[in-house]
Amino acid sequence: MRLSYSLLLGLEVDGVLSERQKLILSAVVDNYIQSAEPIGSRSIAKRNDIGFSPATIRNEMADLEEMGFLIQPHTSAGRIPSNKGYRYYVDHLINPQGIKISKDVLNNIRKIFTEQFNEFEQVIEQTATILSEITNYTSIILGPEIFNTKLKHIQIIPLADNSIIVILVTNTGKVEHKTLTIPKGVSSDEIERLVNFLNSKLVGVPLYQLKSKIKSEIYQEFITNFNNYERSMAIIDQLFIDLDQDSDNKVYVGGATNILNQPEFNDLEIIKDIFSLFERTDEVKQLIKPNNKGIEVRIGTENNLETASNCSVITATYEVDGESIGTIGIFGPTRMNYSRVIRILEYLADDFTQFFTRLYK
Amino acid sequence: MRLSYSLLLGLEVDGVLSERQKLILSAVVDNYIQSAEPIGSRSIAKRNDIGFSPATIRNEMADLEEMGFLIQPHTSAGRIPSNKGYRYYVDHLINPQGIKISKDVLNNIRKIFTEQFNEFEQVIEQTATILSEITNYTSIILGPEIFNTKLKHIQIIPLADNSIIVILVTNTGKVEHKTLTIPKGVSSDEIERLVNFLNSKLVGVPLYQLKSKIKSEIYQEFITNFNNYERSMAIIDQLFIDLDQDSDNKVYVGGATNILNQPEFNDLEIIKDIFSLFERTDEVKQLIKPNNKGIEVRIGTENNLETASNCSVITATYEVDGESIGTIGIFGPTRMNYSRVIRILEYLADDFTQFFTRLYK
DNA sequence: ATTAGCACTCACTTAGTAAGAGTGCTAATA
DNA sequence: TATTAGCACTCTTACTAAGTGAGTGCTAAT
Repeated sequence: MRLSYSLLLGLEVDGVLSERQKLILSAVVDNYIQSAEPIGSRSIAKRNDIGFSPATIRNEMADLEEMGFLIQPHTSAGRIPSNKGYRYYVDHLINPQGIKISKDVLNNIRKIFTEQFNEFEQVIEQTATILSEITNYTSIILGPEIFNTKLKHIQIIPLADNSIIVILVTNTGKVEHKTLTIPKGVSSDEIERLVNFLNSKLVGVPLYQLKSKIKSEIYQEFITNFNNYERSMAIIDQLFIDLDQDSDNKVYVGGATNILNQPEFNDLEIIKDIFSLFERTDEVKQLIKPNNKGIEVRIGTENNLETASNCSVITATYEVDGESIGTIGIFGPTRMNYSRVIRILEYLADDFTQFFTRLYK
Repeated sequence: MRLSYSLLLGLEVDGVLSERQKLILSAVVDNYIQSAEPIGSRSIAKRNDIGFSPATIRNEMADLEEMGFLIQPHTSAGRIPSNKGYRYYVDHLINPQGIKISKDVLNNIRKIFTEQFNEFEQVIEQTATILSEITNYTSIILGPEIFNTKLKHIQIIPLADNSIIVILVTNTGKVEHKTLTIPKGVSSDEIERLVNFLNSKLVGVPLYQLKSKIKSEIYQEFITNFNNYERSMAIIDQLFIDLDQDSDNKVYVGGATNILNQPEFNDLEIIKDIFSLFERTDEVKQLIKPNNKGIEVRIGTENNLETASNCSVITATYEVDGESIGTIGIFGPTRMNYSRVIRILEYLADDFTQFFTRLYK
């Protein structure tokens, strides 16, 4: 009776597969990514780069299943990759750098950055759209992070008797504007003095530090400089009240409907779950927030999100001065074309880094 | 042999139905709106406000079908309203003013406007969300129209050596900002002079007139006032290039996933069509752009949009000084709770009008 | 004018059957 | 010993047939 080769050889250590097993795992994943159908031994044997009979492949597949890399949906079906299988595939079997991205696609990407108007929100929106078009998955982009964003300027424009528009400009080119209602009896002179004071004190401070800085350093000086300081403090509190929440870096989702073209999502309940996930911005942020700089791949349950348990997320960070300031992500089924998406995100993150660096300098 | 009552009586004129026919049509529509199932004569007869036997009702229904108000999905099914039936129902059989909106719902609406921060984009976003929640349909809101928006102020903030942020503030409180790259060799002095000049000339001009005004009046004075006028003109052209397109009044969509809860949209192809429609902003705008002030109901094919041919759109305009400046809309199946939605939109449009009027004055 | 009665239609459900893809095991082979 | 051919077995999918039930239209009675 035949025993599992790898068990016999003591090779069941995670991550160590024979060359033939790698070849077969790779074939299964490649094929499944392309067809979305379970693949059987005969089909694999037909691939010209494999010189074994279906029977041999069946044996190896049984082993790979035993080790948890493959799954059999039902007895008489072929095999599909498990999450562990995808993980191994991504970690050991692909080489994104070897992927050729077509000229057309590259041109599409470049086009984004050569537009006359470089308002960065437009750039991000357009990127979200184009990225979803060239990948056929859903793109999710996290705007420049407040964490690395510093206040550059405060500006005030009176709008009417008792309301003003306050404009906060940051070093990344982001412009925040709010309409404030001011208490009766506050003169425009007083407002102007206040703004000048704030400008002199707060320019250059990272947004997320603004409130603590105000509390620790500004209030004191305030009391000595402004006779009616309580009123002014109320205005300031209004001004910065929701600035340090990271609800501030916007999420841009593009091509959500691409999900609908994936055969694994032809179930209405699943669709409902995913689309309503997209409407819950906070969860989307959690989903694509990376742990480190560079490319990151989270497969299925690694997303820690029930709804996305058979989805994968690939993210790339973009940077200014070596500091990651935002994330570009792709959301799709675990059955995703990992190498191509990784390659495209590498390109794009690079372009984003250049773009924001140019904007910043 | 029995002939159609209305034909016998010469009453087949559009819009003229006997009281009993109205009662039955009304019953069919009401019931279908609630259940999404075709309704038969027996069920209608059971309703306590109708004192006729199923047979009589069957006869009337056959007449209503002949006249095009009802449809029979197949021989042995009950009847459902046709688009013409819905139209008659909306025009003659409902009385939205009589609808009571629950305190909870009203409070939800009021809450939107009592938030501290009245930045209007936030207000609209929140409205889109809440409106979709209280109606269980999809809400589409068209932001204040550029058409009635005038330039209030131009402001410049230098961002880096060769780029500036230009901020355009409008009378509705809208703030447009763009990052511009300026040609080498243009001094900040020159920019400032330019801005002062533009401010003195263009404040108060409706945005959609900006370009023509520049062409007709400004360029001339320009040539006399600025020695290097060609360069300045290039900057101005950059500045206003996409302002007069109405791509400018943003569309806000809320609760798109509510579509998925409607039984008539349990087909993946339809879902795909509708969601990708939502991603095509321009078409969405077309869809909810009203022809007149006030409430407007477009049923099914009246939308002139294949994809939305079994959807209805109800819109309400909001105004400042009697001028309509934007639209609040509800998108749902033709089988929509018209009276309730109309009532809610009336409330909301009123609040919007008040809100923007307050902002404007 | 209205209604009871009845034959008829048609979608929907359930059960049963046949086809096909793929497997695992055994025995033969290099 | 590693590989492969052969074969019985499993399980999904597609298809067909029969049965059910809701609702109709027509006829005849009230």
